[in-house]
Amino acid sequence: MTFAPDVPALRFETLEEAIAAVREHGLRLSTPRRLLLEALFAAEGPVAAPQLVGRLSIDESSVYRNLEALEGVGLVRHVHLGHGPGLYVLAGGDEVEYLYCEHCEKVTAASPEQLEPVRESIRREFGYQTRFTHFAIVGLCSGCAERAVS
Amino acid sequence: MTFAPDVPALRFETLEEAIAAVREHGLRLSTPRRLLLEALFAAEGPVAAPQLVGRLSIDESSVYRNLEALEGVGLVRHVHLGHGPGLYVLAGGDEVEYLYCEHCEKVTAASPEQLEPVRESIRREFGYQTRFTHFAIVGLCSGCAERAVS
DNA sequence: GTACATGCAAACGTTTTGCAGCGAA
DNA sequence: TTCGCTGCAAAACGTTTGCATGTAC
Repeated sequence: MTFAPDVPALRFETLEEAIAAVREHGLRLSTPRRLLLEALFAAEGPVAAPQLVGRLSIDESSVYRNLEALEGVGLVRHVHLGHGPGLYVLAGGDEVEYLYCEHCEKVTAASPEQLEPVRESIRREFGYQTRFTHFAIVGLCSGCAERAVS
Repeated sequence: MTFAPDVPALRFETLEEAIAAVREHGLRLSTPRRLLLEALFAAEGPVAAPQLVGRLSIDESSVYRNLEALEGVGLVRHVHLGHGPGLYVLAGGDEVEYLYCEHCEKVTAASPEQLEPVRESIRREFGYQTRFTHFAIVGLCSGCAERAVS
């Protein structure tokens, strides 16, 4: 779960396509691996590994090793929102960047295009090249920001 | 080291002023507490708690409890750069926001004014109110970004 | 049959907690 | 004298590793 050297994105929509991709990359489709993929498809957003361990009678070591393996072939990505464990999510669709409200814990998904002005502003002022796919932008969402003023 | 409910900033420059502030806030100046403050003054940037433990014959529990206490009165702040433990830093000067290069691990300190365009761009597009004092902007610094292209 | 993947167990690094006793005020 | 702070010990938490066994291919 350390530095992810940016594996090329994979395209898939269904569990079947994901399973095919597993095989195409020379990985085996074990029962735990299939169950993990199913759980990731069932999840409606990024999930922490301990949660997956909790809902899936699979040993934790296998969960972590599988997440790593699937990330290694581009089927899975992981994000860091504020504090807490890394969160894992299927990688089949368009690239997603994240904003996270550290008060209400809302997760906002954004497209790279939406974030382009932000990226450009950072690049211009600091020369940094950013992508908020791996580390989210952390702050207060509009609702919480308003409430914080009062 | 969880959510820091934003203690008002304190102003100080010297160890003596910091010690005075400790007393003014009803905290006692124990030897470990003084040693910890000295170590923070000696550090040239944000330091991880385990490092402080390593260089200061103080029990780790006291280090963490002291960092929490000092943060509680506004003498210390902590930042999360990419992965890894939280980093602690004295809070006496102007507010500092951080950018972090996840490749060469360079830490770039920025002023709130420098980051205002970024903040504004995020606010306009997403309504999020951001401050990169607690969670850094993570990306590639200009040098590493150039090298990454080639 | 041969890797690769598994579960179990133990360890890791960071941080938190409980508790009896010390020491700053 | 008091109550805040200490060290020690143990545990929590997320994560990683070693190893013998099992199983997908």
